[in-house]
Amino acid sequence: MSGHGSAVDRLRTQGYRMTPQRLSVLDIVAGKSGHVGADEVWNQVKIQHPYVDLATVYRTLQLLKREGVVTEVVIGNKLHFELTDQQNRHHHMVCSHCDAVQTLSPAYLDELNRRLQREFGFAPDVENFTIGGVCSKCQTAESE
Amino acid sequence: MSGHGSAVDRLRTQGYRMTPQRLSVLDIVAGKSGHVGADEVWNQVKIQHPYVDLATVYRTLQLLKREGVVTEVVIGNKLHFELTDQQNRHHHMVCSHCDAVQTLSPAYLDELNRRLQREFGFAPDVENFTIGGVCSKCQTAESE
DNA sequence: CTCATTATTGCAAAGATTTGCGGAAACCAA
DNA sequence: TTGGTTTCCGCAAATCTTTGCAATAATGAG
Ligand SMILES: [Mn+2]
Ligand SMILES: [Mn+2]
Ligand SMILES: [Zn+2]
Ligand SMILES: [Zn+2]
Repeated sequence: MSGHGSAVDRLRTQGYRMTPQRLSVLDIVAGKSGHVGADEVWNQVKIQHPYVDLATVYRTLQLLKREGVVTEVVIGNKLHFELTDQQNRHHHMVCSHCDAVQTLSPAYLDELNRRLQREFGFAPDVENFTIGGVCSKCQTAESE
Repeated sequence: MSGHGSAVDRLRTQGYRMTPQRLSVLDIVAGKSGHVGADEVWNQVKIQHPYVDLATVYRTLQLLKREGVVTEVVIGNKLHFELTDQQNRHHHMVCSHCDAVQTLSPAYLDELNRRLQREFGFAPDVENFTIGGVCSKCQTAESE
């Protein structure tokens, strides 16, 4: 068991109905170690529940994201997801040239986070924070 | 004239062909004071050049973004653009509840920018940086 | 000005994600 | 268990953006 049983309880408590579709999507994402594309989640879900629609997968992933159960990472121009792990919180840097993803410790966003909150009353969604740019490899390759 | 003549020269120097389509897209974005949606750009372009395709508008906007002439802002789930103004550089905070956009002085990103560059060799695309979150109004409305 | 080269465009289609709607199923109270 | 209420789902279509390809047009050389 991947430790997402508590998430199920939390969702149920919030009044959400735990359907096979939702449980399956959650299982798939929780079972993967890295970032999973929406289409890959769908393909895996269909193995056990062939009738499930892609729209349901998207709706479920958005729901899980809203509830903080999964984290969204925008890679290239596709949405990816991973189980939110409180013990290993991190943000993402994504290279727009090669789509490589590097993780970023939350400490790097602490100050920005606090300043936006205090000076503007704005609550940034740091959990799903992804910053785009060019990785070091691609910068090197570029300057030739 | 909205001061984007120099941009045209720069693009030409880079080897880009200045077609009526490109000039028109640039004129439209430069003529607006705020953030313009891709579809709005297209509608304006079509007034003078009815044959122009939406794909061309998207391709041109991406080109102008790559060259730093325009800045991209993701609002809701649509792409918006504005003329990059070196005299008034700023980033964006977008509320995921009401789509309100607040601007952010570049100073807020300086430290993060430098740390990512120095510690990871990662060059973040700060020019097109947009951070999502919940604005103060929506936070207040939420807690009721 | 004319021509050849090559970037750019329009068109059509693909891709990715979201949304409206009516029927299906989860949940809870009885 | 059963039935009623309300959420959720499959389906189909819409929406937004990107892409492949053949035809067109911008540019620079002669
Ligand atoms: Mn991650
Ligand atoms: Mn702006
Ligand atoms: Zn890279
Ligand atoms: Zn708001």
